[in-house]
Amino acid sequence: MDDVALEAGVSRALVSLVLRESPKVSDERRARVVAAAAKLGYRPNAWARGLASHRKKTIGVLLNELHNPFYAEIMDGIDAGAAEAGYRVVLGTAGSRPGGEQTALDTFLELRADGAVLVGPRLATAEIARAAASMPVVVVARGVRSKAVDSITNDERHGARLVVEHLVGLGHRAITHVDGGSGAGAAARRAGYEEAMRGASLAREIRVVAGDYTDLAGLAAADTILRSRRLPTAIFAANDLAAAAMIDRFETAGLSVPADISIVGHDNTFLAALHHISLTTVDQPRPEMGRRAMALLVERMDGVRTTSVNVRVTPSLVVRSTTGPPRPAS
Amino acid sequence: MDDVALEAGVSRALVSLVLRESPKVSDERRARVVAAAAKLGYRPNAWARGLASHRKKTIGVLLNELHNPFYAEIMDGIDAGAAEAGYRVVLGTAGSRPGGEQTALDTFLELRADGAVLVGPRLATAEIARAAASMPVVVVARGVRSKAVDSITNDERHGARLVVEHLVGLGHRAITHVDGGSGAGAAARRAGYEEAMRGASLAREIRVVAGDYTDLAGLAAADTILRSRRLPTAIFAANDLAAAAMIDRFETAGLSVPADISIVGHDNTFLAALHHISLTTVDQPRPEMGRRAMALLVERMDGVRTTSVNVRVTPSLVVRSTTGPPRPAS
DNA sequence: AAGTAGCGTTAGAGCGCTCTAACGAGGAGA
DNA sequence: TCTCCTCGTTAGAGCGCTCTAACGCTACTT
Repeated sequence: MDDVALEAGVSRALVSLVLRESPKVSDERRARVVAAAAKLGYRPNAWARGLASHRKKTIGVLLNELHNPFYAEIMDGIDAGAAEAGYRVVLGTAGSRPGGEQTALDTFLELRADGAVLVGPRLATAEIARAAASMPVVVVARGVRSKAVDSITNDERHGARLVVEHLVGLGHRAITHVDGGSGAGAAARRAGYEEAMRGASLAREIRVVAGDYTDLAGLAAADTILRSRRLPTAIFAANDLAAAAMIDRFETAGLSVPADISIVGHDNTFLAALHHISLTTVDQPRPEMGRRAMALLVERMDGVRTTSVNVRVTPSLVVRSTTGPPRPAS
Repeated sequence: MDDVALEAGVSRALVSLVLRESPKVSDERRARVVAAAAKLGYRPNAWARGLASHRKKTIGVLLNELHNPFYAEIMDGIDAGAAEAGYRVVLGTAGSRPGGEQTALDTFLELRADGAVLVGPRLATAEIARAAASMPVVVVARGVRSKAVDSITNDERHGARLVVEHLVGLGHRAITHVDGGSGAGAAARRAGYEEAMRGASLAREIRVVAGDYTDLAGLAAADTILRSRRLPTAIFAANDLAAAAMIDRFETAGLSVPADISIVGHDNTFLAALHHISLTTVDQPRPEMGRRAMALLVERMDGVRTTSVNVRVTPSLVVRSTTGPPRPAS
């Protein structure tokens, strides 16, 4: 920086002002400084700047797992939001290391990050609250009861209701839910299903088959359903993977989808969009969740808001080819 | 830090030594300092440390796109390697921003990152080489002709050879390749196929149908093949997605896989592993690619090596249920 | 003419660490 | 006993910036 100042024939402080795009520098000097910096190939040192200014322009993002597309897409949104707001992203993941999440959080604290986004953290709420004492924290895809922390969650009940209403609208009554066991959001999804069924005066048709978020669970559930006394006319599966497996099993058993049985998935993964699956499914706006998380964080970092906010993102139904009216009773 | 020194009754320099885990501190004083730091909830300031020590313990990772599971899994490996070696990861992506990759690279340079990993960069080689003048750089999933840069690529030819040899071993001769057009690695994959066919004395059976990495391309290619004079007994598709689409189309046309036609995919994505697809496919060791990238970077950062290395990772064949012996000529 | 305001510019004191060189206290060797 | 080492400890000068307060200058007022 001294070199640039020398080259431009001004003081170091003036160079600093130019680099910070201060308005109170004359155009002539600004040009001289810019030219000198370019000539010398000067690049400001982010560490010195961070130390001196306390403005780090850095946020930490803790990701549960990266290879899970669900989280990766949320990350995508966070990343876009961060780039837009001019923040660097320091990534932390737990991997399979024990205490990995805590380590990542500690890193953020040592970095004096301007804020942190925790995506699907498994950390104890107390730990999160402790971190939130040092910097703004937004939690995504998990509700956190703490007034120091903002959160973004998906409205699982609403999604389930959309599914049931769609199927009821097509004329279905015997709608079975294959649930996601103890997976994230599964309980709320199941509750939403039951609530919606009651809302449609179909309380007596409520049927839940145990499952989880795998294709094997889907196969097992399909078998269970095939063996049952009376076949449902529609199924709301825990997720797309299970739904795809079920379609496969039903078609093997000689049933036609959706003529004999309608199937709805959940998550609108790339699988659902595949041409030869073309699954009706519930979409969670993942990139948007990431973007909104960043937006909340920016509000906090700018000090615009100090009260906690819990955003509930609204999922939507994507109707494709696996749902249709039930076969008229013969 | 001064507070900790005061609390422990030692000098600030000694506190610094303890925090850096220097061996030349007596156990008694070390304990005192540790206790004092814990009592005061002291956390070292990474920015000050980075500025003073020039050891940043930070690497930049530029990711082409995060929502592509292929890159996400590589990232997974990088992240694991970085955590192990004690480096923080600053993530940069281009998003859809023009010049986004360059911006990310500039950020790494301003951060004086200890090194950078570029995953599938679209940047010009010259730009990469320029960055490599300031810090060690490893490029993943793209070959780079520069002796200042290390790279990790997949041995596409080897993968193609494995496929052809597997099929030939089953008794196939008429093996068609549906290629990936101008996609990453497609040219090498196609060349590998042709080479392997010639190696098996099947030069006259070489047939390449144009495609790309989408399911629609798979459908189109399947149609092209179905209309052809003589049906191949086996197909090597550009990737799993195209392969899955082709299976669907062939079965719709009344063909049975693998009895009538064997199909091999590429990438061993989660799709291939799906129970009802169970696709024979070529696996690229993605997390390993990430890990090795980190390993190469660490070597450079430690100054252990100054000559450039180009690692070619070896793919493997995952045999599942879509390949079998051809139907005996009737 | 002197005073005042406003502007661009600058000196210099930090920011919170690291690290070199110097220091003092014991113990070994002469 | 004195010197020389070794070892744990410390003083203090940076690291490369930011930022406050002060500065000199021109322009305007009275």
